[in-house]
Amino acid sequence: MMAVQTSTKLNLCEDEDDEPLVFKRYSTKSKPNQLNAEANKLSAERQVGQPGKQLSEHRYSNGLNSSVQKVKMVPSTKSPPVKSPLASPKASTSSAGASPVSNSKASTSSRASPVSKSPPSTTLDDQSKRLSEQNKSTTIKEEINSIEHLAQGNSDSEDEKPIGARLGKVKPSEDSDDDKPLSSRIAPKSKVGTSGSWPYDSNERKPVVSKVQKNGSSTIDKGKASSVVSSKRPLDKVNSSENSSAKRPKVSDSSTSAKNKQASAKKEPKEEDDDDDDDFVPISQRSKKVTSDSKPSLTKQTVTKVGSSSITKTIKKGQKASKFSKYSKSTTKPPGSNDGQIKWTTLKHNGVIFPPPYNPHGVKMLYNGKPVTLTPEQEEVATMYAVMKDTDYVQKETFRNNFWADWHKLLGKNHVIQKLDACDFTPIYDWYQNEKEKKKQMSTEEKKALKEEKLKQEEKYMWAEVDGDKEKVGNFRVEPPGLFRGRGEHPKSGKLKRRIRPSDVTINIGKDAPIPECPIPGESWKEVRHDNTVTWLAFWNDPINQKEFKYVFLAPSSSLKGKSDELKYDKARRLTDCIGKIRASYTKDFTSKDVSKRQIAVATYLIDKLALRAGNEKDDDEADTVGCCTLKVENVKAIPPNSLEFNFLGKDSIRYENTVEVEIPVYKAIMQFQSGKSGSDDLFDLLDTSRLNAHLKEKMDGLTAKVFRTYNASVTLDNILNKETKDGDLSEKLVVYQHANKEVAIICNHQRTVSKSHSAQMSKLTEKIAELQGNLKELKVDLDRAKKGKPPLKDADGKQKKNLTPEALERKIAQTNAKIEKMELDMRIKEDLKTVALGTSKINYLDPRITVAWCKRHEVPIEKIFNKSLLAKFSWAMRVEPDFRF
DNA sequence: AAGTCGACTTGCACTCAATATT
DNA sequence: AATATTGAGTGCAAGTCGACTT
Repeated sequence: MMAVQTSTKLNLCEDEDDEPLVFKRYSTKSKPNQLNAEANKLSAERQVGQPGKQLSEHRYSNGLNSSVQKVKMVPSTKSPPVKSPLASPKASTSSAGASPVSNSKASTSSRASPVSKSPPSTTLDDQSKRLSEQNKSTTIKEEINSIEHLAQGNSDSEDEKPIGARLGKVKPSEDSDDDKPLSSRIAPKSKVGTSGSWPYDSNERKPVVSKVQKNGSSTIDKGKASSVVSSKRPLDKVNSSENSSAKRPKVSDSSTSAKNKQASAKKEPKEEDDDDDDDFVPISQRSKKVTSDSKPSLTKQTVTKVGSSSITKTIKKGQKASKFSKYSKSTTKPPGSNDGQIKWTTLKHNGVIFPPPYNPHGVKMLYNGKPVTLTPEQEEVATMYAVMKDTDYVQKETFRNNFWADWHKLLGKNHVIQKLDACDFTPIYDWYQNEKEKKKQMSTEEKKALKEEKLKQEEKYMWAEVDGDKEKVGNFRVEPPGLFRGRGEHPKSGKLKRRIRPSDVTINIGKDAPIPECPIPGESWKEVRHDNTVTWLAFWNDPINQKEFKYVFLAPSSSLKGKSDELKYDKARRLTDCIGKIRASYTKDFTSKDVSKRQIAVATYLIDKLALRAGNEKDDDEADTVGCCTLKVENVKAIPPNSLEFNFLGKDSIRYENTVEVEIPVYKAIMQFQSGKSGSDDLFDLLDTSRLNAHLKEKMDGLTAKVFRTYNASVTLDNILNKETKDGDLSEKLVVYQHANKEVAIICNHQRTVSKSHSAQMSKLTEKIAELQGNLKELKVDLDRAKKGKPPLKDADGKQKKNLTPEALERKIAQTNAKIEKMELDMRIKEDLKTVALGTSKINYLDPRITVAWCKRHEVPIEKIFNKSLLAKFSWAMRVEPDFRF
């Protein structure tokens, strides 16, 4: 891998974008060394030590194949003919892209973890049943059912078999490829790593940065930092690829149109359509693209038909149900874009539920070794602290000081307890542990009974009725009192978060709906509003920061949320059409005489290339974290000749560490912004998020900084899936998806803490592998002996082993080898993902239509990728055509 | 133009239950 | 059956961004 070739490209200018046909990307120039993203990654610790990281190495023979295949596939599903046209264009495109790439997918076949899992679980069923009972509204039921079906789809025989089956027919052609090799490939050796490859970078722009891994590897990274890697995303890629393929545009168009026409079914197409149209870039562009592609027509049909059983069903149901109706309603008037206003027409719900009052335990803590009697209020707060004994919050001085300040107030000036250091909360801590243990020991029936009891109490709060449809409420439980657990170095960490009472809560409900009864006798709501321009059902002021609010919203599965989610992705998708111009524009401004303009250009570049967050200003009473606009001089180090090393705390105080190669003008501009300032000064002193967003809005309607994150994440997923998916078994495809998901998570810097048992787990696996290798050796010896007609050696315990035929021994050896390979792959994946959080991007950044379409194309049951909640949340995306491209 | 308010999205971690493993 | 792992689900903190004020 060292030599990654990225194609660098010329600059991208808008031209490219605009013109789809052209694809420059290809030029496979090699990038300057740094490119090797992989190198970087590798460098990271992960690599070290690990044996076989390399799996990823091989790349497809050529992009073409893959692309072609894909194309074919699509058609296959349904109507081949139509597609073909498309295919061709794409193919070309892909090929371009492909060449440079190196994919890392894990070829190893083994991965198969879940492979043959059983289908949908009963769980769903159960739940659905329960739910159905509860709900009166059919809508809900229907939804559930549909989901259920989805899940089941796989299992079902026959038609249900799902998509895959169907597709299967068509596919054959593809299969022809050979991908098998991959599987075999696991071999270890390669050096590189893996993850890093970026195929795309190549695109136009040149530069490509490398991204180092941010995660834990910092140390390592630093070491290697020099080697730059490619950036995560390929800016360029976009252009080129897009152009060439043109696919997206068209596709989208087509799809849209199709949808609309087709069915009425879907949703309220009309509205949406309208929106789309508006949004969607300039027609002119569109038209071009369209021209090139031909997808449109087919799409529709295909979709319909294709829709495999499960998915199809879902859709249908959904349609029938009123689910969509909601959409329509809301949309109706101003459809999409008008977000401004009405969010609902009728709204009914039962308010919120409060935590039970404090129940004193009477356990006395010690002060200077002596028991102290506390009032229930004092004891309650003492208990909050006592229970946190083994968290690292209590190790922080800020936390302890804030806790003490608030608790001391409760104790009163003259209380015996005068300082925290002399307090011993152990008795309370022990009491708590004991309670926990008791709970654990309860029989399953008792637990079940308790659960049902709770459910019964909460049931009425779980549902709302919006425009006649039953919808799940998200957080109907009012937050209990506790000690504020701010992330990072939060100045308010440890403060007492007081109990919320009904008189703190404002309810929002339809005018004609009954006002929810206040659950606490004798008390009443603070206020009741009837505001249909907002979606919240209730809110109260955050006790920690009185100026902020805590809202109660509908659950993610609600159509209100679904619609806004869809709008979000459609907007990101629109960016696809103007990204080229935007890039050209900011590239031009890198050298603008106007410093302010230059700052906007560079900031936009960073947001685009590195997926940085916008970076709003923060108050002094918040943790000191930054985003793009709030970067400090000290957060960026210029490393000659043209690399930048980023190191700062971002959202949730998660560290962002990355070294990337940038265009010379950017490098120079950064140095200029830094000159004459001290480390703690703002890098972009003339910039803030509102200025930046105002500027972005001039480039594209509705464009803001966060759209780039969504766009980059989704484009990356779409590209990787389409480049790396090969024919093969399900588990291999899942590995591809997971890999793509991981790349996105890395781009977005979505991290998680390494589990406490990680290293133990790893060494356990290592042991097992060693054991298997021992077995292998023994088997080989026995094989040799068997061939010569001798009996096997005795085993470790001295017992005589069964006399097996050489064939049987060979089979055993093969099995053992396969097992070892699988375990090694699992280990590599585990190590690789130990600090990477895949969930966040799946939930918030990846357009579910990309996933659904890919599943349809490749016979992957959607339930293998989306769990129950994701299926519910993304129900709006299930009907997408198989050839949908972001 | 800066500051504040308000609404809504994004994000990590924790809990507990479903599963896998021993 | 007991225990370890995984992962769904929940909790709530922390962002983004538009609108409104001053």
